[in-house]
Formats: sequence, structure tokens, C-alpha cells
Amino acid sequence: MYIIEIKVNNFNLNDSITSGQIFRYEKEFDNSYTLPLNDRIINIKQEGNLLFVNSNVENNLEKVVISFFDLDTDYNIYNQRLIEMDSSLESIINECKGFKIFKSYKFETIISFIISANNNVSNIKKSVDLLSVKYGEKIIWKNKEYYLFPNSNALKSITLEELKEMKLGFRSKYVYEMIYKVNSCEIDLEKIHEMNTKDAINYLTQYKGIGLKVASCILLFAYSKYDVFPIDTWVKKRMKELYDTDDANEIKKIIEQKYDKYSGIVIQYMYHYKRNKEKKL
DNA sequence: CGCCAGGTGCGAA
DNA sequence: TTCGCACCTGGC
Repeated sequence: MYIIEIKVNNFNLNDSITSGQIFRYEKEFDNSYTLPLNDRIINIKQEGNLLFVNSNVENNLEKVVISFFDLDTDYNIYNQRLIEMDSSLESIINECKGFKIFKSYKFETIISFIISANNNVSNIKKSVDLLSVKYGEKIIWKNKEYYLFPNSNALKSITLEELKEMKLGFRSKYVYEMIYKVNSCEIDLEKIHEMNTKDAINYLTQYKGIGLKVASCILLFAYSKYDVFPIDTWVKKRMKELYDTDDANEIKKIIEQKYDKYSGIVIQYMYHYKRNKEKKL
């Protein structure tokens, strides 16, 4: 039934996938997840330390899955270092055991997080899905229809009016400009890999619709830059409790000084903990 | 109705 | 440089 089996340790598929890094996934009745991965649709299920993966495209499937979910990186090393720096993190890190930061696809991530500004997850998902259904490649798999996220070329002649139909609201013009600039090569998404975090943030935030928060999400999730700070309302809630401040710059200073190059991971743990874990304890 | 949601751009001080 | 506010949209 399943095409490939991948042995993992220290991976929690459910927590990682529902942590807000990606918006387009569906949970199935058997607790597996179906989601697009660039050029294909995959269905993935975890049972203990085994992943079962099925896809409409078998080519390179194991490699694609291992890379996207960052399965060959041992986060215990980060976690150990973090606990050495701050032993009070131990409980929160234990709660977030198995959490991975994905290597998301750049164009999709940029568009999705521009859409995320002052928006809620269900609206973000709706807009990204609308974009995909209207402009992405249609995949028929197991008698069901799926849609890949459109590449920049597929969106090159989209109009502002058409974008507004995707329920983007005031973000329509920002997405429109981004699509245009990627297609005209004014923006080079690969070039960002070579920049340090500070330069990359300056580079991204010069474009409309990308502020510090959105730039940080893009750099953490699509460029694996672990020293960025996606400080949102959930992290602010957590930081308000811990340090009695919800000022983004002040939080940035505190976290940067404390956790250095693992700051992005700490922030992500805090976000995940505040949003998904705390209420269940 | 008002408020908020994984914020940002803008103009005013 | 900092500060306050409007903003598409949908759910409560």
C-alpha cells in the first residue's frame, strides 16, 4: 500500500505539521496527512518511529521527504545546547520533542506569509487554497483532485482584480507586486540563501507587505535561518508572562542575548507551546 | 455590534 | 525615530 517507509527518531509529524509553518495540509481519518510538496502530492503517516509515505510521484520521494521535514538533522544537539544555556527551558523543550523546522518552498512561503499579515489561519489557508485551485497544477490522484501551489510563472499574467477574488483584501497589491518582481527577476529568491540574516531581513522588508515578522517567518521556514525572530501575538503572550514585556524589540534583545544562534528555534518552541500545548496540559 | 486574527504602511508629532 | 491608526475578511 505505502510506497516507502522511513525510519525516524525524534520526529513528531503531527506537532510539526500543525505548527503553522505550512498552511496547505489535510488531516485524514486515519491520522495521516495529505499535502503538496512542490511538484507532488504526498500522504504521510507516522506510527511510532516509522513514517509511511505515499505519493503520486515516486521519483526521489524519500529524498524529498527527508529534506522537507529535515529528518536527517538531530535537534537533540540544539536542545541540549539550549538547556545548557537556560535550564528552565527543559520542560518546554520536552513538550516540543520531535518538533522540526521544515525546509519549505520559497515562493510559496513568501506569498503565504504576505497573506498571513493581520490574518487568521483559516483565512490564510482559504486564500492560499483558492490561489492553488485557480492557478496551480491539477493533480488527480486516487480519484481525488489536488492542486499544487502555482509557481511564479503560472501567476505572471494575473491581475490585481483576480487576486482580490482570492480574498486577499488589502494584501492583494502586496502579493501582486511580489509576483511581478519575482517574474521580472528584480527579486532573486536564491540570492537570499547567501545573505546573512540581517542583510536578508533588510532585503525582504524593502518590499511592501513584508515587515519584520513576515520576513522572519520566510527566513526561518524557507531558508533555515535559525537566528530570526518571528514574534507574533502568541509569542508576545508567552513573553509577557516570562519577562513582563510584549515589545517586539525588547523581546528580540532578551532572546538574542540569551539564546544566540538558536533564538529562532526557541521562539518557535514558545509559539508552539503557547498555541498548541499549554491548554492541553 | 465590536473585537481579533501568526502585521504592515502611512502620516503625524 | 517613534507612535497611532486604518486595513480586507470572516468568525465569535
